[in-house]
Amino acid sequence: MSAPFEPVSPKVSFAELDAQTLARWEEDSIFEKSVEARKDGEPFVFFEGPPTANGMPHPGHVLTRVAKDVFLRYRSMCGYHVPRRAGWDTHGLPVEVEVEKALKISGKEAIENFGVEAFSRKCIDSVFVYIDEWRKLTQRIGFWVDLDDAYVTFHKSYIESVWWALNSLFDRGLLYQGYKVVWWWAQGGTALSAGEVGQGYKEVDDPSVMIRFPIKNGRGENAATSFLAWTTTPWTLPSNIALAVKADATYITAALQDGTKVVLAKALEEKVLKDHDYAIVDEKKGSEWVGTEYEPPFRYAEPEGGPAFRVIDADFVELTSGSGMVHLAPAFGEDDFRTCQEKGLGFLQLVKPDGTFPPEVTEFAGRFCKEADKDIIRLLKDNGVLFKREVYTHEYPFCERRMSDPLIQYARRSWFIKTTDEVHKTIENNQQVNWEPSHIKDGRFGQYLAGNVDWAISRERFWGTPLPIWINDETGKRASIASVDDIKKKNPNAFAHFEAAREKDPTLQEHLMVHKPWIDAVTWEEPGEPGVYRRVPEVIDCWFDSGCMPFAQWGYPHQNKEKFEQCFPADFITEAVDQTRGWFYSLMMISTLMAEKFPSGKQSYPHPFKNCVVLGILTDEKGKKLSKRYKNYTDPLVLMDRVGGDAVRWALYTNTVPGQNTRFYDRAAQDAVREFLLKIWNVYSFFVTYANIDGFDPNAERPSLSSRPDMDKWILAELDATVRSVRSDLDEYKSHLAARSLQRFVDALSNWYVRRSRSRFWSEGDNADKASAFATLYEVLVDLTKLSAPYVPFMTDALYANLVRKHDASAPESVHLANFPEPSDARRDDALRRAVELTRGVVTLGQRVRAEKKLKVRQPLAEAIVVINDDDERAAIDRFQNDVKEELNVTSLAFTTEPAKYVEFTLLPNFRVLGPKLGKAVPECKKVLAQADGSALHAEMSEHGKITVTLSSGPVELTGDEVQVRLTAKEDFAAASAGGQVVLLDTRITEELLHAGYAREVVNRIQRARKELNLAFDARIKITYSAEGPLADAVATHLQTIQKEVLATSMDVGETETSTDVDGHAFAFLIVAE
RNA sequence: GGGGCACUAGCUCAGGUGGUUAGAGCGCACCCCUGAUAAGGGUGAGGUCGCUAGUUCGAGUCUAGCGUGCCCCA
Repeated sequence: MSAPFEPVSPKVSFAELDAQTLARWEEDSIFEKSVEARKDGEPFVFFEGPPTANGMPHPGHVLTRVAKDVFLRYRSMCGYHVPRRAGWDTHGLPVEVEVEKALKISGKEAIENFGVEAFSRKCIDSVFVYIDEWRKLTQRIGFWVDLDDAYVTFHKSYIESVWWALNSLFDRGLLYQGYKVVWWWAQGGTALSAGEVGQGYKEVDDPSVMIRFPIKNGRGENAATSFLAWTTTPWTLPSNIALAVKADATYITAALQDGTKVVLAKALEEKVLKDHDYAIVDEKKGSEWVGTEYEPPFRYAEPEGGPAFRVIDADFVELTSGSGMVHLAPAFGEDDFRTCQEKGLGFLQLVKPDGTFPPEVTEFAGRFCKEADKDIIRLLKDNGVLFKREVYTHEYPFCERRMSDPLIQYARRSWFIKTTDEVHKTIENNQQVNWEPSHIKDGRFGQYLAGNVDWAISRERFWGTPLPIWINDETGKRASIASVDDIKKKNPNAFAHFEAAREKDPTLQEHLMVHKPWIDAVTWEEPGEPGVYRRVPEVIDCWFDSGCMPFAQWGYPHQNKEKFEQCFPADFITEAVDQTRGWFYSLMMISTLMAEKFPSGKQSYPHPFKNCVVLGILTDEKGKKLSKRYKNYTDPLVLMDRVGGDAVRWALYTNTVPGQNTRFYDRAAQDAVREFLLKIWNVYSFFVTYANIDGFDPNAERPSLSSRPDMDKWILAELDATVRSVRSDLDEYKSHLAARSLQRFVDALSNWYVRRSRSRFWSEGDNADKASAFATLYEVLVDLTKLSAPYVPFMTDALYANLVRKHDASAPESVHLANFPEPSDARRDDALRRAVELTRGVVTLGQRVRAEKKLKVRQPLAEAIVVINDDDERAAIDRFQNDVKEELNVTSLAFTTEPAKYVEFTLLPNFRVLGPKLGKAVPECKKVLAQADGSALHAEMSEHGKITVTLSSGPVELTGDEVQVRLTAKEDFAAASAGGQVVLLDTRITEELLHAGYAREVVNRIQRARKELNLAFDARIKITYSAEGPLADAVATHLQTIQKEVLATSMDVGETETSTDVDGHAFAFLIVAE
C-alpha cells in the first residue's frame, strides 16, 4: 500500500512553503472561488479603508491588513458571502510633495511654471509606483482583497459621486465660505498640514513686548489709564481687534510714578511691575472691564464686519505669562479668530498672502511682516505706548523644506461644511456602533464629536477632487453641479478643449477631465444672465474623498444603485486609532449628512458601519513610533522572507490588543514560529510519519467516539471547547482572545496528548487503542487546521492539502473553502476536562516533590498518595492513574481522605461572606482563627458543621461556608500542596526499587550511546557488558526489560568499550549494530 | 493648553460587579526524555500591581492629585 500522506520534513522553511501556497492560490484562483462559492450566503459587508498611496507600507499597515483578513476569512468559512473590494486614496498634499521632491521643485509658483497638467500626470504616476508596492505586500501577507477591481479616488466616476455629495450639501445651504486660520507658508503661498508643521519647529529669539492700550475717552478714575497687553508678534498689532481678559480673575489698576495708570492681572503684578514704583488704586474682576473701549496702537484701516477695540472675556486667557490681557488679531490666530467671531467683532487683515504689509500700512508697506518687528517696536516707543520690551526664546515653526522661512498663522478664505448643524445626528448614530475597544465610543470618538467644529474642506492645491462650485464673474451668483452630465447640460461644449487635447494625445486619461487644470477651463453661461460661470480654484480635503467611499466606490447614484444598496452599511471595518478623526469621522459624518439622499431602505442606517475595531499603533522596542526616518523597523517583506507570512501574522494577532500601542520587533515574529507554527508542524509531522508507517487510511471507518479511551475523548473535548471560544470571540470581534484559545489548545495537544500518547502510535499489529489514537489525532489535526486557517492561512492550507484533499477528491480544494468547525455536543465533556486538569495538577505537585527532595524521576518509588476532598475528585484522578504513575514513576497510586497525618490545616475567614456579617471585626476574626489550632477546628467543623470562636465582642458561630480551609503539607513528609491539592510521595527505597532504578539508568546509558552512534530508531543491536556489585544483580534481574527498551536482540556479559558510572558503580558495554 | 489611552515578573500581555497565596506564554536557571530527537517535556526563581493621599473590615480593582509614555487636537 502506498503511503497515505506526503512525507513531511520536520525541518521546514515556512517562507518557501508560503511561496508554493501563494502560487497555488494564484493559479487556481482560490480567493475568487472562496467568494464565489458563498455567493448565496448571507452577505457580510466590509469596507476597505483606502490606504494613502503616497509612501511605502510599513509594519503598522501590515497590522491593519491582517486584522481585517482574519475576520473576513472567518466569516467566509462560516458561510457568509464576503466580497472584498480594495481601494486607494490617491489625492492630497503628501502626493504633491512626493512629486515636488522627485521634480526637485517647490511651491505653488514652481508647480504652475512646470505646468499643472503635467504635474497632475506626475501625481498619477507617483501614486501607481506605491500602489505596486502595496500590492506586493498585500499578497505576500495573505490579505485576500480584490485588487483588480479596486476603487480609486481620482477616477472620474468616484469624483462625480463626491460631487454629488457636495452638490447636495450646497443645495441645502450646508456648504459656505468663511475664514480659517492656517499655518501659512507665505513664500510658498500655501497652508501646511499639522504634520508638516510639526516637522519644522526650531528654537528662536522673538521680541516680547508689553503695549499700552489707552482707555478711550478716559475720564475720572479712568483718566490717563491704559490696559497692558503682551505679544510676541508685534506685526499683528496693526490688525488688533480686541483685548481679552479672564472673566473671574482680579485685575488691578496701578498708579505709576509718571502719573499714568495701567491695568493688569493681579496674579502677574510682580512680574510686570517689578521695575516700577507704583500704588494699587483699584481692583476689579475681569468681567467688570468687559465692553470698555480703548485706542488701538495703530489705525491704518477700519475693521470690517463689526465693532472693534474693546475688552472681551475669553476662556483661554492664562495668568502664567504676559499681563493677563491678551491682544487679539483674528486674522492671525485660531483662538483670536474664534473668539472675535463669537463676539461678533470685526476683522482686519493687514498682511498680504505673500507675507508683506499692504500699502495702507504706510510705514512698512512691502516689507515682510516678521522682518519689520523691530521697526514696529521703535514706532510704538515713539508713540509712547511701549511699556516694556524683552527677548523671548521659544519653539517656532518654520517651513520644513526651507528652514529659513518662518510660518505665520493666517486666516484664509476657505469653504466649510456646516457640520455643527448636523452633528447631533452623528452623535446619535455613534451610539448605534459597536466599538472595540468599547471606550472609543464615548471616549476618544464621542469626545471628538462633542467638540465638533465646521469642516474646513477646501485646499488651495492642485491634485485633489475639484470643488464643484462655479461663480458668475459678473453677478457673483453661485452654482454647483453633481456630475459631468450636469455640466454638459449647461454647456455641451464645456469639455471641448479636453477632448481636443485627448485626440492629440491618446495617453491622456479620461479621469483627468475632472481634474485641474482641465476642469478650470470649464465654463458656462445662463440664458438671460450676464457674465460667465467660472469654477472656484480650490480642491477639497482628501478625507472627504475617503469618507464618501461607501457610495463613491460604486459611482453612486450615477450608476450601480443596486450595488450600493447591497453593500451599505458595512458589518465591519477596522483601522488604527489615528483614523478616529480621519476616516472614522469622515465616514460617519458624511453618511449622516447624506442619509436623507439614500434610498428609503437605507435611511435607517446613517451609521455606515456596525462594528469597528480600533487598532493600536505599533512602536519599536523602545516605544518609539515606527518611522522611515528613524529606520527603526525591518521591511515587512524582508521579515516575511525570513520567517514566513504566518509568523508575522501570528505575532501581530497575539501580541496586540485593540486600542493599545504595542512594541513590535522581529523577535516577536521569530517567537511565533517556535511557539505556535512549529508546534503544530511537529505534531503534524509526527502524525504523518507514523500514519505512513502504519498505513492509516483516513477514508476507513473510524472507531466510535464512545469506544475511545479517555485520553482521546479528552483532547476532543478540549478541541470542542476551543471551537466554542474561538467562534464566540471572533463573533465579538476579539481576535486576540480567540488566538489565545488556539495557543492554549496547541499547548495541551503537544504537551499532554501527544506526549502521553506517543507509544500508542508505534505499537505493533492492529489494535483498537491504536486505531483510536490515529483516528483522534487525525480528526484533531483536521479541525485545528480549519480553526487556525483564518489566522495562519499559508501553513494550514499545506496541512489541509496533505491531510484531507490528497485522498478526498470531493473535499474543497483549499482549507479556505472549507466550513469552519461547529461546536459538537458529542465531543463536549466538561467533567472530563476538569478531571485532566486535576490529574495534571497532581503530576505537577508530585514532580515538585521529587525536585525538592532531589529524588530523580528515574528512581522508581513505591507510592504516591493524593489527598482528596471527595469521591468525585478521587474518581476523576483514578481515571488517569496510569498517566500519573508513569509521569511520577511510582508503582501505585493511593488516595486518602484522612490527611491529618500529613497536612496542617489553617482556617481563614471567607471574606466575601463574613465581610458583610462581621464588618470591622473581620481582621480580629482572621487573627483568632490563625492563632487557633486549625486541625482541631477543622475536626470540630467536620463533626458539628459549625465552630465557635471568641472575639472581643463575644462568641461568634461560624458555619462551613463562612470559613475557608487551607491545607499545607507537613514539613516531615515529602509532600507539596497548591490550590487545595496535596500530593505525598513514599520516599522509602527498597532494594527492589533501587535495582529497578539502576535498570533504568542502564537503559539511559545505552540509549545515549545509541544516539551518539546515530543509529536508526528501529535499528536492532547486540550488547556485551560488564557491571559492578549491585548493578550486576540489577541488570540480571531486569535484563528483559532493558533489552526491550533499547531494542537489543541479545545482551550478554562480555567485551566492553564504553565505560559509564551509575550511582558510583561502573557499567561498561559494547554495542554492535545488526 | 485640551481630550483619550496606558502604566502588573527581564519581555508581551491576562486579571466582570473591591474579598486576603496576583496569573499565562516567552526569556532565564536547573532538570527529564532520547521511537516528534538541530525536536519534545518538567520544576523553579523573578512582582512594595507608576507614586501619594482617601473611601472601606478589606484596594491591582473605587475616588482625587501627581508622575511617565503614547495617540489625537490646539
